[in-house]
Amino acid sequence: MNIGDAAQETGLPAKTIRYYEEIGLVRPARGENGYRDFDATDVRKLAFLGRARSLGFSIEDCRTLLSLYEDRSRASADVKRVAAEHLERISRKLAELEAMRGALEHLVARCHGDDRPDCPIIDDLADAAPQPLRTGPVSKSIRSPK
Amino acid sequence: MNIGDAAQETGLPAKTIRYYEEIGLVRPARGENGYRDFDATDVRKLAFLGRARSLGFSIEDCRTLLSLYEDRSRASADVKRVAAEHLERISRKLAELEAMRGALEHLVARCHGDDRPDCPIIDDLADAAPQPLRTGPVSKSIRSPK
DNA sequence: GTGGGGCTTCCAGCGGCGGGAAGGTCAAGG
DNA sequence: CCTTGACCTTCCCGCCGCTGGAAGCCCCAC
Repeated sequence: MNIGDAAQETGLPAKTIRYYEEIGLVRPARGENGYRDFDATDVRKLAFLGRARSLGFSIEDCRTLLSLYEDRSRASADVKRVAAEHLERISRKLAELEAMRGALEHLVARCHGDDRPDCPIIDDLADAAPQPLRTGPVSKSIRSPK
Repeated sequence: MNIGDAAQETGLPAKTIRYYEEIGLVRPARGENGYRDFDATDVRKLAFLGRARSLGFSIEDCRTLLSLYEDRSRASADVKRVAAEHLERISRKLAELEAMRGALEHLVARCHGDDRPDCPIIDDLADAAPQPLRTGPVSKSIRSPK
């Protein structure tokens, strides 16, 4: 199975699949012509990766999860720990974004949005005494759909 | 005022300030020794940028907001539009993360997390019939604190 | 004069790919 | 048999918003 077919089957772009090979997440065979040759196991792994990524797991988490997936003697506790830590990160990110949303909603609501220059949003940014929040640099992404 | 003092005043790392100059967000004067020399206006702009960034605005949004900040004849509607669009992005990101959190919570709750290999999390990733969600690649960050 | 802090520039790297160039391969059609 | 065009290969650059580190000035206190 060529990369195009594997891409079709898994929904992953061919570029992504090549990248996953490059970083050692999959090791498809190679035909005599140099083309990658994906078997059913490769495709299962790719689909697994796609789903893990869609849940926001990092590539490194995916690597771990994939090795647990392939380890028939794994402890479910190991899997759970990875997932729980990820859940924790998501929750923190959510709290952060909710704080931003709250602040922005407040500002947007108070701005009349007409052709006059007077603007509470700019005022707040220019001198942020009112709104606290600002608790440091913003955290890393989780990623999202195109 | 040297960059270190400007950093202290604004809470931004010196590296970040240099970067902001590089991309044209601020234009501090230079002393004879080649050192950057920040005046009160520069510092105000940097603080403005820091607050805008902490609300998750992109650098390009910040550039726009900064120009509106400096434009005394701006229309508050222009500011509001930028903020409202950003709010919309945040809300979409929130919805995405909430979906992830929901799915992860469900999975984590169902995994007993002991030393047996049986694991609903792995099962789900291996064959995701149960949970829908998966609506495409994950979106770009907003950023968050260190 | 010497030590230690600041400051400067430049380059590399993060994550997770995507775009595009330059070239090899394959199957179908003329 | 030759061409076309779809596929495949590798390679390198770019994205965002910094951050770290190296190499080399500059300035002040002792």
